[in-house]
Amino acid sequence: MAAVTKIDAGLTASGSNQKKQAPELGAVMHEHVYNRLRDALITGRLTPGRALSVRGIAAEFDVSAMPAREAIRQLAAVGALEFTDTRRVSIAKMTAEKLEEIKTARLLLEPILAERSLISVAGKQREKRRLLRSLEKHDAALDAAIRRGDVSQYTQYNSAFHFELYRASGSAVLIDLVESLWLRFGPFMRVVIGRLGTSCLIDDRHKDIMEAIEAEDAKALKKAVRDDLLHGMNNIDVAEIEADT
Amino acid sequence: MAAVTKIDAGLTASGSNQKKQAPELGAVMHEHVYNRLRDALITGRLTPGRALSVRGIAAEFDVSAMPAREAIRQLAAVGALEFTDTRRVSIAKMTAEKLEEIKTARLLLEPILAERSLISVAGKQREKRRLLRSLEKHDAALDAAIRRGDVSQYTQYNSAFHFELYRASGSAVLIDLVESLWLRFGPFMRVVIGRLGTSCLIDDRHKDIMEAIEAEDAKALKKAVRDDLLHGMNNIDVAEIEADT
DNA sequence: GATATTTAAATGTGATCACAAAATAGAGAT
DNA sequence: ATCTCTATTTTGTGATCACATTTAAATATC
Repeated sequence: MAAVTKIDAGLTASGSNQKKQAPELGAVMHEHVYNRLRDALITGRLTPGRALSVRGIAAEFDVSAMPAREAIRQLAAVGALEFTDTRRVSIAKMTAEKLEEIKTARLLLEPILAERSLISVAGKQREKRRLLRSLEKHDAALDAAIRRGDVSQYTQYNSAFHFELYRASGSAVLIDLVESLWLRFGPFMRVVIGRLGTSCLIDDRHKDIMEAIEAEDAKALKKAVRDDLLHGMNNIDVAEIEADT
Repeated sequence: MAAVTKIDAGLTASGSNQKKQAPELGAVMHEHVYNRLRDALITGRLTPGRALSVRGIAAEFDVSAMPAREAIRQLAAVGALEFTDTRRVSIAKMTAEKLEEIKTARLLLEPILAERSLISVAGKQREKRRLLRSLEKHDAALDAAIRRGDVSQYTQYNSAFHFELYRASGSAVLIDLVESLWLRFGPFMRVVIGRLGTSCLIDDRHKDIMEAIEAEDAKALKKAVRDDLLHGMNNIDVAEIEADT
């Protein structure tokens, strides 16, 4: 079998041997495939440049070609996958220009999304508590993953932390845009972390974010989110990117 | 035949009787279907709430179900189409919240995209001239469409004007995001214009945009783009939206 | 041993079929 | 006319096949 089709190691959660995962309740097969692939992309289990194929994905998830095709096309539509000149599909590679665009867009959208979430929970003690508790849970798991050096778990909980925060805003459109950005950035993020090690991650601004929510300080929250993004993206050496692509 | 499937009038360019359109060079059938549907959405030829179906689209474009399925799924992935609870697909309806989100995101992204375009042509007289000439051409055609009261042509040239401007930036990611926003907004825009008439459109800021590019004044350009968007979106009565959905 | 050429395998695309669920239409009763 | 229940049609989904093209492997050539 060709190497490009065998992506088992990339799709299975790191350290886990379970190949199958029960489909979500009420989800059809192509949605199941889509969700698993999306998670694999956001957490960086699929490395940039890796080639995918309809039949490869189908075999991976033990389905026919149809659900695999639909999932792949959907992911390509949001920019997570890209097509070669011969319509073969692969994880998009990163370029310095693209990275700069993603950074710009994230800095524009994510602080606002956080602010909207704060607005929607401000004053409502129950909801605010629930959100903060959830964020703290993700942050604790995230810190533990950093200490263990588990990159996969870290990315998982980091995205969970951020999207838990953003979802509280109820701003579906903006979240869609941001998710598209994370899908483009995820595979590359993993490469960066893999090189620098998880130690570079400990100094995030999640505590500041939670404190700002607690204090209902929108300005501080926006700054904390902004700083968190910058912290995550600024130690990326553009030269390394170019060398890698 | 059920009414929901018959979308002929919506997909054919207004005033035109030609049903077939030659596929783009090198494009496969599902890309052809996607492009035609995307244009129909951006120019508002498909009204919000309208139900689509795989077989209906397939019949419309004289292809089998496969290309129709792929095109529909791709458009749903970027938010242009939405699924009902029973996985039937339809043109998304507008809500006040969604409209506000789209407006926010457009105001964040489009002025910056315009500024980037200016930066990329600033100083380069040839490229600047070419861009301005192209913009003037679209703007003239747009004005003519307004005077004729031709909503379809107007939306066509208006999107052409904006994306011609944005494409000059070379910022593919940001353009993707903005295109997603236009796809969500297009069908609804048509409804609004249809009610207010094209007369409300003449007062756009396209001349200001072109003058700012000519003068290479980034600040003025951002303001002109911002004002243009606000002009296009501010005369929308939220109450009407709610009544419509 | 490196390079060109041929052969085999893999891949994207389009078409068609089957099936269950859902929407629609129609008949009948009130 | 209005509602209810049934029958028909429509629809999304998944599976499978065929075909042309591309990629990878194997073989031959120098």
